[in-house]
Parts: sequence; C-alpha cells; structure tokens
Amino acid sequence: MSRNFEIARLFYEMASLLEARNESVFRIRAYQRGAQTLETLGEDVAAVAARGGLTALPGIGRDLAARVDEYLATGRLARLEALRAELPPAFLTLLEIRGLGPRTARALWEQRGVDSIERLEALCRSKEIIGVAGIREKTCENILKGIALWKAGRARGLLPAARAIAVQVGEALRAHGGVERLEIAGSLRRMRETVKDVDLLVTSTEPARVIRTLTSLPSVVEVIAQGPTKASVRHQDGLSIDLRVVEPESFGAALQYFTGSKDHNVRLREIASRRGLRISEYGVFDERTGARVAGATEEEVYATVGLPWIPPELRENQGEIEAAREGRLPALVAVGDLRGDLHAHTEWSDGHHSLERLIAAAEARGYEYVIVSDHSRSLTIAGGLGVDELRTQVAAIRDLQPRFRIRILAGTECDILADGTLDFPDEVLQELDVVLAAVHSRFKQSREEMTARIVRALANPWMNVLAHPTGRLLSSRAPYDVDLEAVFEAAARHGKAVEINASPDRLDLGDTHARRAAALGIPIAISTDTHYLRELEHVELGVAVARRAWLEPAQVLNARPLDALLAWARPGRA
DNA sequence: GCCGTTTTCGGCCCGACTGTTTTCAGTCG
Repeated sequence: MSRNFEIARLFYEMASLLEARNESVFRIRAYQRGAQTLETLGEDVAAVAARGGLTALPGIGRDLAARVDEYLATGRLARLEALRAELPPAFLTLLEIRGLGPRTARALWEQRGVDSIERLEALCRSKEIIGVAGIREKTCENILKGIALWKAGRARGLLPAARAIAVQVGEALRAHGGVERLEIAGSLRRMRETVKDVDLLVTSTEPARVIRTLTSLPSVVEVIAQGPTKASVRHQDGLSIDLRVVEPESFGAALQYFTGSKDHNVRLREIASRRGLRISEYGVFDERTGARVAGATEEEVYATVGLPWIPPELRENQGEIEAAREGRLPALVAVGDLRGDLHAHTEWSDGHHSLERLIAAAEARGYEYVIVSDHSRSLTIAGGLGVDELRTQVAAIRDLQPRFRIRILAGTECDILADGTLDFPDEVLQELDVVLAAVHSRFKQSREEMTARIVRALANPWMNVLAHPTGRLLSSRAPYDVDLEAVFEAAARHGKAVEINASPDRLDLGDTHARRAAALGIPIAISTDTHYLRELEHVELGVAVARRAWLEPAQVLNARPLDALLAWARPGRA
C-alpha cells in the first residue's frame, strides 16, 4: 500500500504549489481531500484503479483519477513537474517553518531568491527580507524563531507523554482559579498515536485570568499568541498548548469543534449547511434567524444534524458519519472487555520482574489469563531462552499454577529467522499453549524477502499470533519494507491473529492497518509486551488503537474467554 | 477540482490571532 502514500504526498505537494500560485482555494482543497482519501485508504490504490473504482472514492473525480492512473502507469505527474519547475526544489521544506505559508514563501523566492532555509535565515539576520510581502521587523523575528524551532526538530510527542503534560497543565490552571470546567480536546481526546499539540478547553467567568495563568506558567517557554479567549504557548518539552475559553452554553459545541478532526468537522458543517444551520465553536445557529438551536452538549450538536453522538476515536472522516446516519456505529471494544494479556516478558529473558510477580500483577488486574512470552534463543541480546531453558520455564509455570486463580499460559515470543523459519522446532512449539512470532533481526531485507519471510512463518501450524507486525518504533525506526496486504492474506488463510502491540513507542499495528486486518476477518490481539510491571497499564493505549480501528469485542482475540482462546490456538488439543 | 434528496452550475466550514494594513491578508487549527 506504499503507493497510496506516495501519491497522497504528491497531491499534498500539488496543493501547496497551487496555493503558492494563488490558485482557487477550492482546487487546492480538492487535492488535499484527494490526498487524505488515499493515505487512509485500507486497500492498495493500484487495485482500486485496476477495477476502475477510483472515481467512486470520496474526493476523487475525473481529473484526480486521471492523475492517479498517470502516476501508476508512468511513475510521474507531468502537471506537478511543471509546477515544481517554477519554484526552488526546497520550496516544500521552506513551508515547514511555522508562520511561513506558500504565498509568503513564493514572494521571498521571486523577490529575494530565497531557495533554502539557510538563505532564508541569512536574509532574516541581515534584514534583507524586509519589504517583501508586507514583512517588517516583527515578521522577520518570527521567521527566525520558526527556523530555530524547525532545527530543534518538529517531533510529535508520544501519546502518554502528551497526556501527562495536559493533565499537569490542567491541574495548574485549576489551582490558579477561574476554571469552571476543563476538558482535554484535540488529537489527544481522539487518542491519536502521536500528538503535536495539546488542546485544552475551559469554561470560565474570568477568561482573562485563565489565559494569564497559562501564559505565565513556569513550564511555558514561549507565548505564541494571546487574545481574550484564546492563547497558544510552547511548553518546555516542545509541545505547543492551545487553550480556548468559552461560555458554558457553548461548551458542547466548542468541545466538538476542538476535538476535531478537521475533516470530520468540515463534513458536519456541510451537512448542517444543507439543513439551513451554521455550526461554529459557539453553537449551532439557524442561518436565517440567527437563533441558537444547540451548543451546551456534544449530543445536542450532533442531534441537530440528525446524528447520534460519535465516539471521539472515530472522528476522522473515515466513514463514521455515514455509519452514524445509518445507525451502524460500532460498539467499540473497551478496556473492561479484555480477559487477559497475550504478550509479557519476565526476568527469564529481558523482563524486569519474576514470573510470580507478573502473574500476581495480572491477577490483580482481574484478568482471566496471562501469557508468559519470553524471547527465543536467537535474540541473545535480550537473553532469549534456549530449548532446555524454555522447557524448564514451562515446568515452573505448571508448578506455579495451583497457587493462582488466573490461568497462566505458557508461550514464547519466538524469533522469525531470516528465512522465515521459527527459532524453535515444531515439537517444542507444540508443547506451548500459545505461540507469538516476531521479526527482531535483519530489518533491511528487501520487500520481497521480508514478505516471503513473514508469510512463511504464518504457515507454521504451531504459530498463533504475529507480534508487532511492522517493526516500527515511532520515535526512532521506520517500519521494515513489507507487503502487509500479502501478510494479512496469509494470516487470514492460515487462521492466525495479528497484534496491536500497546507499547507507546510501537503501537504496531497502527489504527489503519488494524482496521484493514480486522475487515479481512483476522482476530486482533491487544497486547502490552510488558517488560516492567507498570507497563500492564499500556493496555489502554492498545485499546485506543483498537477503537480507532473500529474494533468491536468480537474481533479481539483476548476478549475471548479462556476456553475459546485455547480452542482457537490448539484445536487438536482436548 | 469535486459534487448533487435544493443544484450538472454554482456552490464549496468557520473563526481567532498577528502583523501589517486603516479594512485586510496570511496563517493556523
């Protein structure tokens, strides 16, 4: 599905270049919408094109379909190349500077020859950009700040870190008074896997006081913008924090609005507009009379456009509005639906606690079962277990069982070797209750090799769950090159499950892929990959990904009762 | 450039803040 992202990126670029040319905002938006459709498409765009289905996709009409076809056939987009020729190669990079948009960047290129961030910085320092596109002293300073920020890296924060900051800042605002109600909104409320900024929404009778509190917090290093009802600041560890203060009667509308996503909200407003209504963060208003018809709660806002309340995790314009209209929103899986954890380590390999403590902690969480899935022998760096050691561990587990109510499952996180064979022989694997398999080495294999490797592992009759299927680390490592569609096809054919690994740096599978896998009928395991006991709590993150993937309990492997799980994993065993 | 239970033409989501401009453009979300 990598072509989906390639073409989406090209469409986004097209939109930016068109914007620099002052083209119609609607044409620009059309390319952005088309790009968004492609990057969230669960299916390979080439397959859609092959069956002539491109124009059936939302936002893809005759022209965009022709461009997709052109790219698939030739690997090029003539129109884009013509647009690129008008501007410097680094134009897109310039747009990554906060506060610098396509119009200004184009003017800088045409009037001062700005073709790189280095040159932009030099001209800012020498003040030579003053006079272009209404730029004066202040804008010059802001661009320099933007450049400094860009150099520092615009990393999105991991979900738990951002949430911690949001909670901390929220508490500080409350402590200083004036806050009536406070909610976390934005991508944090939608539980996106990474978060670029924290959106806080407050009702208050003293908006100025709350704004002032935020801008003067010790952990705030820069005030980006500050008005009577809105402020935007930079937190000391890089995230920006946006605060909005609204009246209580607008709280629902504001919460809906600031939760997003942008695309979800645009759709909602379009529907409202067809009904003669106007939705803003202040409420829902009758277009003719100007009268407010809703706003205090989110439910009210959705009701005005004939929809039930939609869970925040689904608000990505990925079909949730249609599903809501037709009364087929999923009954999303929740933490309480999970009956056990299917991926956990102990000090037998690279975990930091004993077998007993893991089991006791899982039992204390109220689980019906927990697996012990330490690494296998080839992963020496993680203290992988050899065959004898594994058998000793299984015996230790069987010995411990009578002391616990929770069922302890003997397992392994078995390495998938470079050729796709598993690290333990079949006669060893069949002694276990559940077998996880994962790639931990030779990440640089070609797409063909990696795909064949994983597909072969899935064919092993004793293997059950493919753990962290893409190998990505959100903060540091790209996924390995693999044809996931082929992997899913093999998993479905062999009756295997795939994992949502809830480790905050992995979240692997991610939401889009998990949704695709589940649509193919593949059971999804939501697992913590616990190495420290506190990480059992990461199950919340895994469930968040699952909810964003539209999963219901029936699609989740570890929402099944113990008997059903064992019958699935070892059908031959009594 | 897309789209249609108002429409195949004429619409297309809405508002805050900043810096520059005396009425608004650009950027952001």
